[in-house]
Amino acid sequence: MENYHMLFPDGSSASPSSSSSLAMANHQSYLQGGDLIGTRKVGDEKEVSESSEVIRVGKKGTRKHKYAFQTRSQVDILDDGYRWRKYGQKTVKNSKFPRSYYRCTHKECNVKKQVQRSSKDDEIVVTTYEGIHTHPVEKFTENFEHILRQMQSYNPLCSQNN
DNA sequence: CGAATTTGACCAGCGC
DNA sequence: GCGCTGGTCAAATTCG
Repeated sequence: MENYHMLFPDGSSASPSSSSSLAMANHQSYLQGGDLIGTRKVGDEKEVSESSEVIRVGKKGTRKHKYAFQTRSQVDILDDGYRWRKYGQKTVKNSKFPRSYYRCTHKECNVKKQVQRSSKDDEIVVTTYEGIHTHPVEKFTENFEHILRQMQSYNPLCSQNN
């Protein structure tokens, strides 16, 4: 019955040709308490647009914290330091591009992630995180580090309210 | 050889 | 109640 809306707009530049390894140069994350974020430009001519997207989980007691990252990148997969295993891919009707479903490969970590490209701007990649990682990061991504800690700061949010 | 990806099938929720 | 859309699973395949 709760609507969790969290956007993490950040600009990022990644290598156009990277399958396994992703490259992240600049990342600007702006987390507002489920309200609004502003446009931010990174020092690499990368800019992100403000996006107010309400993620509503209209379920009975089913509240899930989702964290949407809107990233301007050429690659779909953003290396956040965690290992992800793709478990599905669907073509959403609203998007010309398919949406990929990833899951954390950790033993006890059941964090899910969705990666979807914008139909308007094919360079915009929307990465939606679901859940909080319960294990340390394998790889330290300084650009994503502060983003993740902000996500964890919102962790107790899912414990309150019913 | 093991782990991760791919792709279709299956299922659940919502709308009509 | 049926159909559509979206999400997950699972088996086969490929990569490392």
